[in-house]
Amino acid sequence: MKMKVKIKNKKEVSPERLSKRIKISPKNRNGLERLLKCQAKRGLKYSKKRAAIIEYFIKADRHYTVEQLYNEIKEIVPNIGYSTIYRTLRLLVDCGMARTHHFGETDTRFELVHKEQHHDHLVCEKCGRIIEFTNNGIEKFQNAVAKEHNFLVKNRELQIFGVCKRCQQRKR
Amino acid sequence: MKMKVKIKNKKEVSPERLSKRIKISPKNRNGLERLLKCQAKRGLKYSKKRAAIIEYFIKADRHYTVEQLYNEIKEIVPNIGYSTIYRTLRLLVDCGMARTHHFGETDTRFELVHKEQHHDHLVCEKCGRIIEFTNNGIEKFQNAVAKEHNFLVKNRELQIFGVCKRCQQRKR
DNA sequence: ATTAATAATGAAAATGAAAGTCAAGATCAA
DNA sequence: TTGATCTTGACTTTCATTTTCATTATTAAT
Repeated sequence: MKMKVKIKNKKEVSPERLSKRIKISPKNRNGLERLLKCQAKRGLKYSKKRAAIIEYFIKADRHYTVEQLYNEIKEIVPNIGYSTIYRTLRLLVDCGMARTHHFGETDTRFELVHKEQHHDHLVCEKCGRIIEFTNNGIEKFQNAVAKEHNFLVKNRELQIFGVCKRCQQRKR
Repeated sequence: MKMKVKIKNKKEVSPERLSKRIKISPKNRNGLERLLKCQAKRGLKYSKKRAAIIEYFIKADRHYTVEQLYNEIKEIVPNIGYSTIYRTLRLLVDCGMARTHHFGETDTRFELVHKEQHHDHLVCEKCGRIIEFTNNGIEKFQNAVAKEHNFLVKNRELQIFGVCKRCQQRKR
């Protein structure tokens, strides 16, 4: 008779092995570690397609919609399904390797998490370009407001909408 | 034979008449004016249900999802349809009497526009409360960032997520 | 290398919010 | 009161996202 083995005692997948398979630049190493831990904890297996998506997403380092990423990935990995993109991005978000935004659009945008500091976004309403910026001034401001309201800050999201330099130049 | 009358030459609906029907506090008078102009421009007619929704929305002055507003309105106006809520809120947004937000949720939230100054939001992740605040400091900051990037600012949206005073007090 | 267990995949169906359609009812100027 | 036209609720449609499921791939243990 067989014992039912519960999902609890999963063995950790060797990080060395997987990091050999997913080619990642050093600066994303810690992100990858998190991913591997996350995979191990859930008993996920390695998969070529997932690895390809993750590699691509990390290298491109842009603010992708699922559709955009799908269109670019399918050139590299034929037969890739829409759901796999969705699933992989969700995995990255759950592992803390990605983050979502809604820049006034209907589609969700996914952004790689690899910077130490918090950053915010300038969103061009003409061309859709997204420019990241950091500014320490806002921290002070934010803390002042929070204090005033006895509010415990966990996170913030600031978008500045407008017209980027390039779109201003090429008038109309 | 009949001439096709184009939507162009609509007569303006008398504001006095309509403002008698939609009961509004003085501070929302200018919002209402805008709505009436908007109605007139589009040749919209008066309707009890729309008026009821608008009155309710203005009086409550909260950040409603369509679902919330629907649930509350249907107690007052039986038989009200979901679509009517959607349509009315869209009308308010088009007229500039309301504004939408996405506070990290899937549902859109609608907020009454009646304050002169731009304001931002503290969003409590425990109870969902939304606290408005204004702070002039951020303007300077915003303008500095924009200048740095030669970015023409049209609008901004800042949310600070965390735990509100009340939720901090009633621990766990 | 083979196998047995189980995760990953793509296609298709399901879901959920938001928008559109339409026949019946309401409003308005004349 | 009337005729033109707007509004409504119920229904359908759309679109992004999630789930389902039968098939394929990966893994650890043989």
